[in-house]
Amino acid sequence: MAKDRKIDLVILGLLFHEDLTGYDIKKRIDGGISFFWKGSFGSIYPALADMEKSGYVEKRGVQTKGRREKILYHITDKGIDALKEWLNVEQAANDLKYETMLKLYFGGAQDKGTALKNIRYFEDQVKSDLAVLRVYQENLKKVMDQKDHIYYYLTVTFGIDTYEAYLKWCGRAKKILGGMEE
Amino acid sequence: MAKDRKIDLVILGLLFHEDLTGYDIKKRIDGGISFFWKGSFGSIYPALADMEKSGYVEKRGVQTKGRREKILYHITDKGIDALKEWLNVEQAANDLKYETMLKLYFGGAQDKGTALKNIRYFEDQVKSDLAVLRVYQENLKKVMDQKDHIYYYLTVTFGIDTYEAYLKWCGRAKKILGGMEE
DNA sequence: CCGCAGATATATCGTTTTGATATATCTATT
DNA sequence: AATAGATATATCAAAACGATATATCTGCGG
Repeated sequence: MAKDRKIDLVILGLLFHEDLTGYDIKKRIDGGISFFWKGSFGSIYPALADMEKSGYVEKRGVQTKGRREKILYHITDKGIDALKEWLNVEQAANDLKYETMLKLYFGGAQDKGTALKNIRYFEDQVKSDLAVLRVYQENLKKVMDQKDHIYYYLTVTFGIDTYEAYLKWCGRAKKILGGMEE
Repeated sequence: MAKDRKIDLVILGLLFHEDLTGYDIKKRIDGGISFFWKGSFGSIYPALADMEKSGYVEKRGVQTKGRREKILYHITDKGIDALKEWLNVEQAANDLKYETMLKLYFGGAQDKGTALKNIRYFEDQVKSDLAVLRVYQENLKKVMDQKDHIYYYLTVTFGIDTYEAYLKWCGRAKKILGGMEE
């Protein structure tokens, strides 16, 4: 792989299953993988253009039924090799940025109520995200026997497990802060 | 706050407790808050220069004992206001990027062994990070009565809780993948 | 006491990513 | 027929990363 862009691997991974437009790719990223990865048009389109030039993907059926242009991308053998190479490298950067924790850490600069408010906001966020994941999980149980779905199932389970741990922590944090004299 | 830079708030939050050099700030970020926030020199130094110009921080005691320059930064009232304003806003972006989950999600492109290898690598990472956090927690228990430490304690607890959830998931994921026919 | 490795300290640069915006077409609804 | 919302591509300024350059200070072994 020439460049050191993570978005390239995300795109290749998605294209491995099916041909997609840039817009489709964005939808996939905002869908079932959004709780562990993000990506914007500003990185997707340039990456597609670059990878097309260097032969990792190719344009397929620039469909112009009617008038509107729509560019479907297809992964090449070179692209598949790059994807597999990345999967084989025993290394992974897991970058977490919890603004909630940052605010809590600096909590001493404000009153206890502010800290509690931020924890409650976090709790609400987590609860709604968790509800979405549980729906994914229910839908998956019906097709669990299909070979490829096991990997999707594992990531969804990961999300649910961590979100449940967050909620438990929220409960305890509220108790500790609540039972603390100002 | 003029610009929309998160690093500004991190710096202000750290400077609220004590005057620091850019290098000190980097050390603090790499220390007890590294598991929920990151920051590089490439963002710290430009942010300090900007914030000094706009009056959020000021240079203190450009110590030149001997010869070597060392710039200590001090938070101003304007800086404290900006920090408190941020803490009061009921909003927080928690951005998670787990390359491990990404690889697992695309696992269908490779064999089961590769997926297992990546889970084991993740497990090792988590175990060593968890050990560090437990040491932090032990040290904190001794000073838990001190008012400001409660916030630090809560963030450390959050890290431990989530890492423990990760480990439980790793165990189950290995079982599920292990008991799966290729 | 000299050498030298490693920590301290500031700073910059190219690359990647974000988040917002612009533009235009297609589709379903009222 | 109007129009709101989804589809689709693309670009740009701003933010952050990660690597590198430079230089000094400190402690340790030979």
